[in-house]
Amino acid sequence: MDNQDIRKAGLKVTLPRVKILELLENSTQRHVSAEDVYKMLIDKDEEIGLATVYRVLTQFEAAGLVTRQNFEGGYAVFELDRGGHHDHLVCVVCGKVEEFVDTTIEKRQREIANEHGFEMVDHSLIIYGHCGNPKCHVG
Amino acid sequence: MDNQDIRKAGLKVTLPRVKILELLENSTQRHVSAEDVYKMLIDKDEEIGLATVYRVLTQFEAAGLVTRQNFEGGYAVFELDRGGHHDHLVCVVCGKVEEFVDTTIEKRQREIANEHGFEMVDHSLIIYGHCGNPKCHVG
DNA sequence: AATGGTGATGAGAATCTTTTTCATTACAAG
DNA sequence: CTTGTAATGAAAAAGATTCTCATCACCATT
Ligand SMILES: [Zn+2]
Ligand SMILES: [Zn+2]
Ligand SMILES: [Zn+2]
Ligand SMILES: [Zn+2]
Repeated sequence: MDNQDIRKAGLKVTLPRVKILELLENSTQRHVSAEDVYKMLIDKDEEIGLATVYRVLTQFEAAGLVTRQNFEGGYAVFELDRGGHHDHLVCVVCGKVEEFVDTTIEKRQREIANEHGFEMVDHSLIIYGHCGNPKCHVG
Repeated sequence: MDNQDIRKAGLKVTLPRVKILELLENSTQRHVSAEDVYKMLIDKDEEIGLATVYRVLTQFEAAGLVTRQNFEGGYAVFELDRGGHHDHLVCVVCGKVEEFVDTTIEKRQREIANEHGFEMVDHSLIIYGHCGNPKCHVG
């Protein structure tokens, strides 16, 4: 993941793009909103406009560098696409996110699409639950 | 599905609530946005404000009468919860929506949650693809 | 049937996220 | 360096949803 990836995407290597890619690589949070990215950049004294953050994230998504997720909450979160596809497990109390891949489910999805005459191109699977943290349990 | 359901939800039986429930029952589209509901009501000369549509749909959701789905597009769609849970298959070209239930996937999801120390309370599975319609195929 | 309390409604303002506009700036090819 | 074009920032606009608040309607009680 470096400037070559930006070039390969047919995009000029500009400061905002480099900084945003860097940030996605180094951030402790794997899943960040556009607003998160914007604020993190401000904290690093990088004066990059919010509109540019949105533009760049959308371009990175189109280039396959980044994945956009629509968790609940009315806003999108982005994550660097480190090779493998995966799905998400989200704690409805604390918001903790874990990732997983399950070949059984992946295979069944394709089969189901075919059974319905569809050709699958993508999917979104999010499991909501209470995580292991005692504070996140009811009762 | 009738006024008793509204009462059971702890809500007063009012004209907007009755009309919206009726509409959800009789609509040919099972998956409608708040805006859709609002416009359909206007077409029927029911003067119900958009804010009320949002309020009522949210209340119906809390009461378990209605399910809210976040397909792609930045807005929510609602559907009457006719008994069973199901997941969705959405055509990325024409927007056609089909529903399905797969016991294999349902079971695996619960297992995956447990393997990660989560207790599943809900999930969202949307398969995106090209439907059977020739117009919706690439190449 | 009239009354009153509480919850519900409608209109518009407000909020929140994301996109667009447009004048200015910065890549990168020559 | 010069220069064409793509990229940027600020602000406005757009789109979806929620909030505010004055008014209204349901419904239990007279
Ligand atoms: Zn938790
Ligand atoms: Zn992830
Ligand atoms: Zn399911
Ligand atoms: Zn459905």
